[in-house]
Amino acid sequence: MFALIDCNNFYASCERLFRPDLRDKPIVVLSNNDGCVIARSNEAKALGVAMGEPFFKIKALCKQHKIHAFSSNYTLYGDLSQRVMSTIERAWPNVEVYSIDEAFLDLSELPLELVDSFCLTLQKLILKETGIPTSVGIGTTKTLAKIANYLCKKVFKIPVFNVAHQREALLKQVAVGDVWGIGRQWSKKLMARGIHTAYDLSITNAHLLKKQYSVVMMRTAMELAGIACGGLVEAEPKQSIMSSKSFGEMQTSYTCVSQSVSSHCARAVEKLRQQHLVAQRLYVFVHTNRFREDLAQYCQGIEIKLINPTDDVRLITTWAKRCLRRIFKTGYHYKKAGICLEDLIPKDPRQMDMFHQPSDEALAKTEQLMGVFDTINQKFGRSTIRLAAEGHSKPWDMRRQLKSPAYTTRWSDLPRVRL
DNA sequence: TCTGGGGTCCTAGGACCC
DNA sequence: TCTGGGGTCCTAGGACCC
Repeated sequence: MFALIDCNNFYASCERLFRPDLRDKPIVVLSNNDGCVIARSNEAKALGVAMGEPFFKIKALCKQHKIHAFSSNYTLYGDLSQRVMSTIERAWPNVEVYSIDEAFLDLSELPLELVDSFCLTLQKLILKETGIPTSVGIGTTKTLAKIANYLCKKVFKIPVFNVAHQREALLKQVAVGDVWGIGRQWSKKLMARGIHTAYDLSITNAHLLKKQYSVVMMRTAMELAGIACGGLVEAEPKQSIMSSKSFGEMQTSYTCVSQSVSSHCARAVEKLRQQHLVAQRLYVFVHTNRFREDLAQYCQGIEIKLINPTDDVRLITTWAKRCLRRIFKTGYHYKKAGICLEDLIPKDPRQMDMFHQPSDEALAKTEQLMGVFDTINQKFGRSTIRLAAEGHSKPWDMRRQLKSPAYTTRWSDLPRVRL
């Protein structure tokens, strides 16, 4: 038995947690730059706000219905996510944290008759300890647990649901495109073949599916039929780390784009070092605003192999700037830049280049310096100390006009309670 | 005016090996 | 006249997820 615990409207629930005045009110959370809607409360969904809708297109609707909009506040969501996950992990040992707002539980150790009540108790505990409402789907495979969770939210509107009891009848109610692992392209192809529901897929010959699509599709169909094709997955070290952002306003100068690339290097290296990894490849890219058909378009990226695997922000920034110099062309209105660190490997031991190996002394110095960077920035906040390459005024920085306070991670933002 | 960011896995095809 | 069998590694592109 597997359970999938999924936080309801997670970002919206986080925002509402410290704003009791917004309980039962429609709210939406926006992507970076206050661009698109990426989370909606049930009230906002009921008013017809679609997922991914550009904010500027629904501004009138928001005004009309007093929909409260927030810029995204990932520090807050990350912190509340950790609270939810640690509550779950204290209650049950076999947990896979699947995303910021979801966790799978392997409940094989639990007697079958206790599964449903255990999940209900846990759901209540999470709500009590963190204030975040969740839905729990239960099934004999992870895909079925996902389906059960979907039914919880979309069909039955209850906190816990076990799909094992009337699997076939329930699968007939789920469109094939709503199955975990079946996206837009595949669902189009399946429908064209007369496979419309999760049930249809579950009774399609698995080997035929593998031949015509891929092993992924085969596994999904088998899981729907109740044959588990995978258990909980251990957290693996990252294979790549990306940092990129649209600019608040389009940029034309090399200096500004270069400074933003340097900031991305700092952010990516920070993540890299937290995970004790080093990068062997570096990808740098820029592009213009694809929605501005009236402006000339340009989209370019470049990838290089780093001679020695590294986590030194100075080296990575130097190379990233060299890459940028090769792809940057004047005369364009740039909208976005970013970098990606790839081919990540553990820091120790790492294979160095035979002919250009840095001395042990140089490596130790780097480590000492980077350690000081990390310590200062952890203590006083990101980019308290940084390379001059990042610049200071940051004219490209993103818009976040509607951001809520860092209620749980900054002393000055702690909510005040009057008794 | 305005349209997100960050990941993973799989497959096919080409190049290479013995 | 006839032209093997069994592999690995790498990359690009496409699909998916949150």
